[in-house]
Amino acid sequence: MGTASTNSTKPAMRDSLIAAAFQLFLERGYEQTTVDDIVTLAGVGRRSFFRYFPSKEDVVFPDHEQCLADMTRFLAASADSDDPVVRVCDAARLVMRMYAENPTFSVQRYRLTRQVAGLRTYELSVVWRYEKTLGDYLRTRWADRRDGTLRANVVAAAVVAAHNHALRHWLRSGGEGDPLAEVDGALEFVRATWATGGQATDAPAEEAEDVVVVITKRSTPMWRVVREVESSLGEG
Amino acid sequence: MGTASTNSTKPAMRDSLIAAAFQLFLERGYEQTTVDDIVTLAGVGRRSFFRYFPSKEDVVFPDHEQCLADMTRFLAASADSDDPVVRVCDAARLVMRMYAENPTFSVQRYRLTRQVAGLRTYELSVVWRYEKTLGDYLRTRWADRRDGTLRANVVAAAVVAAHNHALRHWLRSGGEGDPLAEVDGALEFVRATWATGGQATDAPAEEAEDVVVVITKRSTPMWRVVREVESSLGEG
DNA sequence: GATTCTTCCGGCACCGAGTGCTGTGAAGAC
DNA sequence: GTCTTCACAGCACTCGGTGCCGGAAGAATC
Repeated sequence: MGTASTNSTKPAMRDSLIAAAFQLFLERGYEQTTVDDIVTLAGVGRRSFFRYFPSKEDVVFPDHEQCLADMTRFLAASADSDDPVVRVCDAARLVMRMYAENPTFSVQRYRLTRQVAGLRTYELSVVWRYEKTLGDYLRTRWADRRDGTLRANVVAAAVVAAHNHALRHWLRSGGEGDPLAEVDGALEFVRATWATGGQATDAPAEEAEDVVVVITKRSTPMWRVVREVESSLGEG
Repeated sequence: MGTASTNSTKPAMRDSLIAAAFQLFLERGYEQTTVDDIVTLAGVGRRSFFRYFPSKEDVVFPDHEQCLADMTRFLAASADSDDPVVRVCDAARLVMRMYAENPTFSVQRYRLTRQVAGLRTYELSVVWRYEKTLGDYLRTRWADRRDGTLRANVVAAAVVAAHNHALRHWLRSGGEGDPLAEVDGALEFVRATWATGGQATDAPAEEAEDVVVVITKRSTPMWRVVREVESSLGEG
């Protein structure tokens, strides 16, 4: 008989630590809460905390590791026929979906990370891993391009920026509205400029044969060369 | 009488700490070096270290604070006639210029940050401050646009990504070649997709006499021309 | 020239995050 | 029934970082 606690504490050790941590974080602040406070409230030993969370910051982002694995699997399951840009946009939607699953939790965590500099830094490292995952995927997809790496890095950064733009706007609103719709709107901005369904990505494959010759010095700044080429194209 | 140390230690306290720190970091690793080791080698008290550097990581990036202030001032001195995209690209060049001032130091630090996860995270927070500075500037410049904020965030992220792409490529090469030219080539990718057609502000006025001939078709996208010119410069 | 006041430095003592190790008890395998 | 395994608690320790205090210059005041 007894309480059901003995039945649920076996798998719920990690969850009870998260619950205790957030309860204390919200009522007295992150930096004012020690790990000892958390384990005391959760009723477990101090050593157990670091068994489940490698650092104090990790307890604030308990689900990102899983989400990152999901994104990696999602991209690995891509087909060659997929537009890479569309694919990474869909991958970014996975992250937004994770945030949207627990709106109140996401909003609470957002308010926390906005106040604590250490948590912002940690979140940055998490976001960087997402961006790196997207970049690695784009890099392999664009391995044949001359500027494949540059393009991959820029597009990955743009996708992450657009996603974060929509995410933060939704979080600031307190979790109102449809976050998936918001992120789609923001990602459309990226898609429109780079997806092959758009226009600007690859050579239009025209057969204009005219050749432009530009002579310049090594010392000339790149933008000046570009202006030279542009003006040559314009007057032709 | 006495050594000249008493004469130089007065203003060189901070520099001697940096020198001692890097000497130990390079010969035995960052995590294997304690702050006590650094201050012992520098011959100063432990408390003095944290007077000049708020954390152990800060000694690895001693010049970024100044560079961020320079960027802020540079953007604040913008004119309304400047193309915002061109302006932030030029602002990014400031950062590359700082790295280029001490190539060996930059390369050593790069090898360090690649190995130590904690330093990578710290660097991320530094980069984030640059990106935020660029984003804030673009946001005010595009306050009248409908999607001004989204556009500002995406462009700022793209500029930072392009800059880091060129920077890391230069650092991986061990500091060979012209980093300013590399970053110009990478930033041209960003400029070509978003700039409204303004022109760059200042000419770097470097000195090299060789002539480069670029032959291209009208149909070739501008970024591809730039890439071609850049690779030609690189292999020269 | 002796004085105060300021400033910079060193040396504690202390807190908290994170790690390695050991003992222990409960669950499962034979 | 014993033996193994695994998860947990507790302890001791390292190291980054801070607050506090005392002392040694150095400049300003009389």
